[in-house]
Amino acid sequence: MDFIHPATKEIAQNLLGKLLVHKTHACIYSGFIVETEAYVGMDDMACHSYGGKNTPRLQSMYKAGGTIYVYTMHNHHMLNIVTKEANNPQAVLIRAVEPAEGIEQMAANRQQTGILISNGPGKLTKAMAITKELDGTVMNEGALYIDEENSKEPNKIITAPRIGIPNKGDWTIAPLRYYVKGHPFVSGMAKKETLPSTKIWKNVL
DNA sequence: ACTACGATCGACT
DNA sequence: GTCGATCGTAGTT
Repeated sequence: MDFIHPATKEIAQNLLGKLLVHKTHACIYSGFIVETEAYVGMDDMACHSYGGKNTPRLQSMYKAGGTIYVYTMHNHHMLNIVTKEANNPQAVLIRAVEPAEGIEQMAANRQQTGILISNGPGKLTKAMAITKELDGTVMNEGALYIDEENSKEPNKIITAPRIGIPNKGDWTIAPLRYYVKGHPFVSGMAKKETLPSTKIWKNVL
């Protein structure tokens, strides 16, 4: 995948359906990305790098596209993939995945089953054992990578405002959240809105 | 050293 | 739907 040349919001949509893999000494974890958000840099009031802000925590945001940015809040880890060239601090937040490999270990990591394993940004990092150790490393060059060979393609992508961005004017309502229509692992998805897998992915029987 | 504030989650009404 | 827990980060003294 190209994490540098397309617009960040295009990269966020391209990531939907991709198989995210985390290889650890104990276990291989993988899951299909079903929900993302774009954070589009210095002009974006919701972005950590708004106004060119730079702190030790934010170092990874200023590196080249493909760098992994992990930060913590409320004792949860958040996984982002940096986009664009160095010193153009934009990123895509991975908000939910559908578990593929290592499901039993993910359930154990989370002490939960079913959609509760990974239907939120803090949940999927705990399920897949993603920590700040990965911060600053590069996608596809280390333990975390995208397996394009085994990825899927969404039938329809829904666009919506980002979650948890109050009082940021136009940036609160900016349509920069993307998810796979009808997928049960999307955060906050109502059960009655979910669809069978044949209608969620292309070329899935 | 002290204070304010979350890109959340889970429990509860 | 609302609400509280709880702590790392950063800005200020």
